[in-house]
Order: sequence, then C-alpha cells, then structure tokens
Amino acid sequence: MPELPEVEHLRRSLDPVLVGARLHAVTVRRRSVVDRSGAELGDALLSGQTIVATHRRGKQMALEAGNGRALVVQLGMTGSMTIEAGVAPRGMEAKHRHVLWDFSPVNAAGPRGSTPRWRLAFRDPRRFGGLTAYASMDALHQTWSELGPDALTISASDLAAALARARRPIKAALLDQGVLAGVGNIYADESLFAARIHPLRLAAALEHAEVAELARQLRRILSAAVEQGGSTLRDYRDAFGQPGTAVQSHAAYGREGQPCLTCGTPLEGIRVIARATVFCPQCQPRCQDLSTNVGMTVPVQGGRAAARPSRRAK
DNA sequence: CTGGTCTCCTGATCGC
DNA sequence: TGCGATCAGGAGACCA
Repeated sequence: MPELPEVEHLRRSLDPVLVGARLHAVTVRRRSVVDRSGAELGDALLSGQTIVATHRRGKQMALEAGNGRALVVQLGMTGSMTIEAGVAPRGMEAKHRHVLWDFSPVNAAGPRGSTPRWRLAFRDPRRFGGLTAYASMDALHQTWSELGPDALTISASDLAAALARARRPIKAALLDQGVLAGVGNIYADESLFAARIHPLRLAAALEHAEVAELARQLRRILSAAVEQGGSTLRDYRDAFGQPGTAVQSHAAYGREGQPCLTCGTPLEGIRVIARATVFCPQCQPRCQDLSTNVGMTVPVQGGRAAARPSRRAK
C-alpha cells in the first residue's frame, strides 16, 4: 500500500517525464474519483495545461499546472499513476483506469524529431484514492497546512511537539496524518520496532530520548525505502510499472509469529485502532521501565514460550 | 475535545 | 474446480 516512500518514489519517477509536458485530452471514465469543488472537469484535471512542477506532502502528490491550478493525487490503498508509452495495458491492468491523460513527453523524441503521444493513467481498483482539484497553489498549501510535518524530514523537536498532546497510543498518533504526514501501517510498525517502542505506549508520555530516536528511525527507514522504490506488497508500482523492493527489509510488518531479528523472540500480533500491528514483546516492552533494565532478568507477561506455531502451518 | 469504531471498495486467499 | 467467507486498510463520517 502506498505510504510516503511509495508516493515520493512515484513523484521522482514522474517528475522528469511530466514537468514541461503538456496534457492534451483527458478522458474521465469514472468521474466519482474526482473532487473538483465546482470547477469544470477539464479545468480540474488540468486539460490543455503544461505541468510546471510536482509536489508531495505526506502521502499526497500534486501536479502544478502553468495556469496556477493544482491536482492532488491520493493513491489510497491500491492507486497508481503510470506512464503508458505507446503500448496499452491489457487484461486486469486495463481495468479500473479511471482517468487517462494524453500528453507529449518532454525528453522523448519520436522518429524524425516528432513528439510521440504518451498516456498517463490514474488507476485505483479499490477506489480508496482519488483526485482533488485546487484552483491555486495557495489553496493547496492551505489544505496541506492542516497536515502534520512531513515524516521524511521530521526533526526530534517537531515530532516531540506533534506528540505532546496526543493522549493515545503512539501507533495511533503516527497514523494520524494531522499529527505526522506520510506514515501508514507498514512504516509505523517498522519505525516503532527500530526505536524499540511498544505501539500501545501513550504518545504524550514518551521520554524525549525515545521521541528523538523515533524521529531518527523514521527518517532513516523512510529515506531508505524511497531509495528502494517503496514497498510492493501486491499492488504498488511506480510510474513505469516497476515494483519496489523495500519489503525485503521489513523487520516487523507482516512477520507475526516469526522470530525477532534482534533477539529471536516470536513477534506478537495485536490490533491497534483496527490495524494489524506487529511488534517484539521483548525489544519493545509495554512498561517503559523494563527498557532500562537491559541485562536483568526481564519478566515477560503471558506465556510467550509457546511460539504460536498454529499460524505457520501451511 | 479526544479518540475509537464503522464504512467504503475489490481482489487475493483460504477452507471445504 | 468452484464458491462463499475473510482479510487487507487510508481517510472521512460518526459516535461515546
């Protein structure tokens, strides 16, 4: 599922192709995926406009047009923006393509210098994503100012400020885009594991050193995932259909019941605000006092001795 | 005000 | 082989 690294990688792969390109015709096959707030559909979708920049805040990506309008792309669970260079997709790949733009790429000259026509496609089978039109960059920034600071560059002090009044589990706070922008279920679990913080710890009660470590791990894990092209579990592809490889470095997400890569204890699975959550009961103690007692005999609640083999049967 | 739960939506997977 | 049940979860609506 696309989170910040996937969206940023997508933006970086689209940017050189789209900036400077002019969007010709736009085809809307399912207009319910477009929130145009009163604008005419073609205007909302930047028809006829030249793309002058791409932007990102959290999990949202925006295309800025020459006339000042902006179009925000939200990928939701299964959304994608792909470049179709000549060949049209077939089969399942051709389904659920809700909006299609014809455009002339900037850096790709066709035969005898003629400019080929490429296509940009917004596809989203589950339709948790969508496109939102803004009349100006000011209007867009207004909306984006309601998001928390971007997780890719989060500082310890900014994270501390964001969490200071969050009277809820740290994992719930991390997933709230108004607190911190860009983190979803995968990278919430990964960053909490790396920072050795239990997902149910009260956000506002974290020690400053823990918040600083969490900010550091967020930056490290997210930027590494961007470089790896994001995490492809099933659906995610970049602008040219390539999957990301960051899933190979997941230490917690999707590893319930498997041994912790640090201590070997079977990872535990719980649900936090209805999200599947995986953590190490040994490395991420619920009671913060335990983490200061490294080396001592740490009492572990519940019978963790049973390595819950029930789930591994296959 | 805060935070937890529900709802949308489709495809993959599992069990029988 | 087929089919129904289950699961995945971002984000906004809704409720305690």
